[in-house]
Amino acid sequence: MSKATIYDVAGKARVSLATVSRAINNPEKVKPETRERVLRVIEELGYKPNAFAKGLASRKSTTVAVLVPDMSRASMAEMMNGIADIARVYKYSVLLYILDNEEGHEEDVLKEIVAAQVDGILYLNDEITAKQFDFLRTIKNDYKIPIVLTNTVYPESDDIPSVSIDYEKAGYEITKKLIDEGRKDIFMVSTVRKYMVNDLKEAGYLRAIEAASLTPRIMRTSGRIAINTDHFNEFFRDHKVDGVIAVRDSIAVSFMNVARQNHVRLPDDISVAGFQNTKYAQLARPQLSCVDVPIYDIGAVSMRLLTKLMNEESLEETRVTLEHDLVLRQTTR
Amino acid sequence: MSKATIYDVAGKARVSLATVSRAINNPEKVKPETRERVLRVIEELGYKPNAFAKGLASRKSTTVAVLVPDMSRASMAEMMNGIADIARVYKYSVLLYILDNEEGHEEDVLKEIVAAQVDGILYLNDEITAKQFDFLRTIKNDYKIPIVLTNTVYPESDDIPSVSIDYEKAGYEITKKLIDEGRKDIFMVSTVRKYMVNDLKEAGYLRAIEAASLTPRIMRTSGRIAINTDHFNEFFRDHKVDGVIAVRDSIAVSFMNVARQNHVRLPDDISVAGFQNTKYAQLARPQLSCVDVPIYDIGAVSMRLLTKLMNEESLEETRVTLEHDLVLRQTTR
DNA sequence: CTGAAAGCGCTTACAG
DNA sequence: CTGAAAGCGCTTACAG
Repeated sequence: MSKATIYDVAGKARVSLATVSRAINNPEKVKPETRERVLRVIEELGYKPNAFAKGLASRKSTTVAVLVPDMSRASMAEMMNGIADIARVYKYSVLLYILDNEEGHEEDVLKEIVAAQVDGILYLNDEITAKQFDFLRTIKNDYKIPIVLTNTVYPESDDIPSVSIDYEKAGYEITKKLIDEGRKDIFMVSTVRKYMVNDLKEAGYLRAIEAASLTPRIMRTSGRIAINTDHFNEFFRDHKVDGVIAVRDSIAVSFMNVARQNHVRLPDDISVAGFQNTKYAQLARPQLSCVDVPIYDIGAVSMRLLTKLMNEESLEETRVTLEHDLVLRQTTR
Repeated sequence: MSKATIYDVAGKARVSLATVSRAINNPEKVKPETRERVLRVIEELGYKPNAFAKGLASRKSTTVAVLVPDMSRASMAEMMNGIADIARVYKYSVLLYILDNEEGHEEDVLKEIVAAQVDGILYLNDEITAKQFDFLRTIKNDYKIPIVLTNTVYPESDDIPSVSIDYEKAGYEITKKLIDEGRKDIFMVSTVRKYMVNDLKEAGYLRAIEAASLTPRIMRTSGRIAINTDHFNEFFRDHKVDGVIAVRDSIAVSFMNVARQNHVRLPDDISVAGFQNTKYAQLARPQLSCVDVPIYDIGAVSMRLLTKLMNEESLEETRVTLEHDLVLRQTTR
């Protein structure tokens, strides 16, 4: 555990530094005896290659950048777990960038990422706009840095791979479930802010509603409890409703709380469903029905896909769609 | 936005590369006119210093490593937000390392961190053992890498700074609150796994219980809902209880759910309180009383403190204790 | 205030 | 299979 350099190892193992480098990076190019001698010295000295020198000389960093908007959303943390687990297996380090909402910040971050010479980028921002997408594309094309969209998709593009579930289908299915229960006035509670995946959930909802000749009703609110509670209270004064699908579990639970305060019985009067199957859904009473999204897997598969891209392996598919489930608990019947 | 190097800038600005370097890093050492000319060229060329070359030459990385056990704990994500915000202000990049539970993994990670030549380390693992602490100390002393313990403390040491709240006091206060309500059979529900901060909460609980000449009762369970639900159900068969303090909000909510299923009224029959003031506490019905822990601030202050350490500024205090609050809602009376 | 030059610790053709 | 040497793109004493 001293600050040994490659020279120290070379000296002690009586070889040149080129051989030490090969013993580490291309072991098959070194005679077994030599290799073992070198490796033993490395062990003895606790030698670890200096990451900067390595990066500078090889133009590879074995580092990936992960771009996240606001870590506190439940899905982000769980995706990070999946990403980190796979990154560890393939020996990549993870540089974390949390975006703030300032205009232009994302562009700065991306420039920084280019300067850091990461080998790949995982893009977890599902609020992506056309402008941002173009910028991503520039980075991919001009700098040849592979990018994977994690838990988001961008409509008219197959040149940047993505890993997600079929949110449109999931939105359709959960809506269909409520329709099959006989619900007529089904609202989708989405967010004020525009997220790619929520657009898809809405699209699926609309498809189901229209197929059943019902009236589509989309309400937009905030993810913040204090704000959406007020919205929901107002809502009950003015609307007839017997079904609600919220784009996030926590919003669904928040709605349930207001509903019950307004003397609505669940699921007798209203069915409620959410998305994700977080702890919120399990801890709520009644327990929340929802679409189960394999968030950990989305993170893990994205990272795995990125490793393939970084190794220039060919991909079978550029849009990976994982399976989802409907978890029906106590807020649907 | 091309891959300009410092040579390109120097050439176009008609100065040497040393001057370009100074214009960026020590602007006061460059004549204003020259500086501006250089800066303009930098802008024109979209030049960004290569992070590896810079790191190699300067032996500084402007990167900090953050060590986290399991990102999915609610507190971790929120601390990351605080850390990232301050890191951005001081222009540090964040390397994220999520520990797995394998024996020896943490040591590997720390070696990797040393190799990556980070300028500082934020240690968010509150399951720290004596052995791990010694290892941290080695890193600090042998490699001179500053370390800050974030939201955890280690008992007999002031040589590694920490940022936290006074968990012992918080544990005392919330227990005292239940005692003042007239509760006699107060349980602390802690975790099977040993976390530094939970030990402190327990210590505070014990101090209050003993001061009131009550019998201390500590129960240990899992953070996983499926497991602790079984525990709690069993618990109700065998115990008399009129107060419960859980070390995490989610555990408190899980307990509440089981309690109500066992026809216990809250807060008439039992008072319940948690720790952290997460969304779980706000979304639960009845709304959970708890200790409010300023998690974001703990992250932010840690990062700020680390920047001071990295700049070799002197510290006023080596143990920073932030203020906490008691948030009394509907599960206490 | 500015430049020439050494050096940071690696990788990788190129020879042999 | 192994070594000598150039080079990656910066920083930083040292001179001037």
